[in-house]
Amino acid sequence: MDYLKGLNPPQREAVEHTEGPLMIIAGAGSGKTRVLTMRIAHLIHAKGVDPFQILALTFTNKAASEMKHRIEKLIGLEARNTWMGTFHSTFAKILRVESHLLGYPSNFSIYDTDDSKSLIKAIVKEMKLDDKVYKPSTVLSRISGAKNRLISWEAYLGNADLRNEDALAMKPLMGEIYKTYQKRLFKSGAMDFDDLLFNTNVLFRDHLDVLNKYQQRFRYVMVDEFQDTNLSQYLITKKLAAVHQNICVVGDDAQSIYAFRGADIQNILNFERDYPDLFVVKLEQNYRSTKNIVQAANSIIAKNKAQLKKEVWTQNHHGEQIELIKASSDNEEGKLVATTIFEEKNNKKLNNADFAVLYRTNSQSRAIEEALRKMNITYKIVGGLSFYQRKEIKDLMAYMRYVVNKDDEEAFKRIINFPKRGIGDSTVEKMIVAAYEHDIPLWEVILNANSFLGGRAANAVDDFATMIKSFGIEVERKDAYEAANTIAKQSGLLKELYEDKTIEGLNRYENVQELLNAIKEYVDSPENEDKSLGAFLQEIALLTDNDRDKDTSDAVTLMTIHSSKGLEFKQVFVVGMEEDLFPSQMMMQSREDLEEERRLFYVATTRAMEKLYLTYALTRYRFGRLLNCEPSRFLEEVDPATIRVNKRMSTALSGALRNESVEPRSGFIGIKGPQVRPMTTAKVHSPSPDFKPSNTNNLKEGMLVEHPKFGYGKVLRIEIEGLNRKATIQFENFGEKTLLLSFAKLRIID
DNA sequence: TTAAATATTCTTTTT
DNA sequence: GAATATTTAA
Repeated sequence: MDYLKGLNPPQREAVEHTEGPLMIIAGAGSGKTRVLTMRIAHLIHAKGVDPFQILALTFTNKAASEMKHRIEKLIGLEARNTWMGTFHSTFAKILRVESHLLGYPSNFSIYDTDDSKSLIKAIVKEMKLDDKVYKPSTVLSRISGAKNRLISWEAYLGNADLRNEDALAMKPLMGEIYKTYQKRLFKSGAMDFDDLLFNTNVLFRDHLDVLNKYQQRFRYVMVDEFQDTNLSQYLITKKLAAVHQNICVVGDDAQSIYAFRGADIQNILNFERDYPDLFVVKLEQNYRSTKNIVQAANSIIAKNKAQLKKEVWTQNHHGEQIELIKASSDNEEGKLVATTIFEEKNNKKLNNADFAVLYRTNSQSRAIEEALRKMNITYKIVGGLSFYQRKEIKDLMAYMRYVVNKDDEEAFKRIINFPKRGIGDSTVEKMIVAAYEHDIPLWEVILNANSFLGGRAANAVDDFATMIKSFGIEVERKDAYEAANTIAKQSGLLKELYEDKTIEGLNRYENVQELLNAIKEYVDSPENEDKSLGAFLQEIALLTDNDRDKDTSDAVTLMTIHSSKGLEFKQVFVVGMEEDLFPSQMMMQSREDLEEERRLFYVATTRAMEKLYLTYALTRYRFGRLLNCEPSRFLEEVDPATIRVNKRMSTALSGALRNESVEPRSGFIGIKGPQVRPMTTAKVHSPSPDFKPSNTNNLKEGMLVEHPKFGYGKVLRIEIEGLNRKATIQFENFGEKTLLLSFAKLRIID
């Protein structure tokens, strides 16, 4: 095969080893995607495997479609029949076909994180629990963690260890919430993201004939980004490959950055145990980056204890050194990034698209955006507040979802009184209570509003029911686009938005139009056979913002490090290299957490091909407050031979900024709507030198203390919450604050 | 019931 | 700073 010629020996080995279990350990920039696509092409072309029998699982839709295109380029349209997709979309498709076996309707809704949180919030409220203790996000991540380890609510309630953990965390009813949550999902005919995988496992466990069907169908199974699989995903692939044993996984333990989502590096180690005749290939030559960048990345990851042996090297030139840029504030950081991009573009004749700015948290994009806009540099933001999370989009989608699945409680709550039709919270509550008391679906209550509600409310609900019924007929008779159009118009949604002539209102209107366009595109595409609204909804539920077509015009890319995985740019800025921001303070509970942050840093640095910049700011606005920052410990961990300190903050600028940070800020900031919010009037305290993290036991009530930012204060009380010790302190200038003692830096005065 | 005013909370990453 | 929650007025 001539297409094998460009491969180095280990790459070639990986492509040609088609039978039996194979693990490819692929270092950053080692041509992983190339090997994977070649391997699939090789299977089809050289081995005569039917594309229909190949399953390739990825973590993002983007990665899947990218691979599909590359294979099509290699071997033509034949490749269309390979099944490529994310874990979630692939098994959602299978579940649509088989869901009746689990008692779910085939048009089940898929709840996104917002829906799940909203449901949990409702449950916590109904159980009359404190929503400060049982925060929806905390509860959801606990439930999600259980599901990812295949622990059902029954098993959860019966598990002494888990219950003990909950009791220690002062959240003893976690299991009860899990149970109710699951029952409510079932009643709503809905699955959350984790259920898609969990229920696939249940399906394969309880229906061996179904499992066998898919085992026969998928003779070759491939998993990309294997280091990011959780137990639930691992077991699915293991079951699928059990008959033919043709399983190929590709991963890099150094790039595992999704532990918070249940990803388990252990899967890589287990893999060797599960398949004794496993063939392992290591791809260690980096084709992407300069020697300096590879050396720097290696020096960081070497600090980690938990890792597989691997030596990434490159034949590329040394290239330029890494540039360390120090700024006095996040705004100046933005300016320095923008001016550097401007200069480099001119000096080296580069395009905007050759640059990427990577950050740890989405909120850091603001300052960078402002600076780029001022310098007239086109940029695009990947991720962040997703298109599909916008209120107007969720509203229209909720209408569509509800028409397709009338049990969907979350969709119902969204649309019942939007646009306003005189059905208030109390009416909604009455209906939900009625549904529970009589143990009937909510839709029954709506159809018989007269028997449950007073005249005025009943009439409004009747109108609502008539509208939904007419939409139902529409959906049955017409394709997704026509149905969606009717729904948008007749629900009053479009009218509501059209009448809003503010800039945001226009934007919202355009967004809805964009969604309608997307539906039109879906209907017009010959690839989609089923053109019903239901089919479109299942397609879209698992899309993320990163999958949407962005205008391909030349733009600088701004994104989080997490969403940068798999991409490469000539020049990369990693911004916000400050202690507590990166590594993230929230994340750092243990050594393992620090190691994951380090892997994140490794991922960030290895995106760069020619030049890498690390930038940090000494002060940064967070939560509307100006905070002092220290440089990240990671800056010290990078091999100093690869770094050069070049840019300095200009004296004029730093002077101005110093003023900004020292001057007492008072008065008013931007007027937004009617709410005029006064800025903090407190003086910025100039701290004394020696502050220590005060996780000491010698802090007592009544003591006087000094805090580097809040100044002097008196300890009012100390409380112990779970494993945390907190102190409430009355500060002279800032009022009462409650600080977590393990983090707060205090100096005890007496 | 609804809209506006005011208060509070949340700031980690994603399918 | 922005999103959400709660209170108040109409």
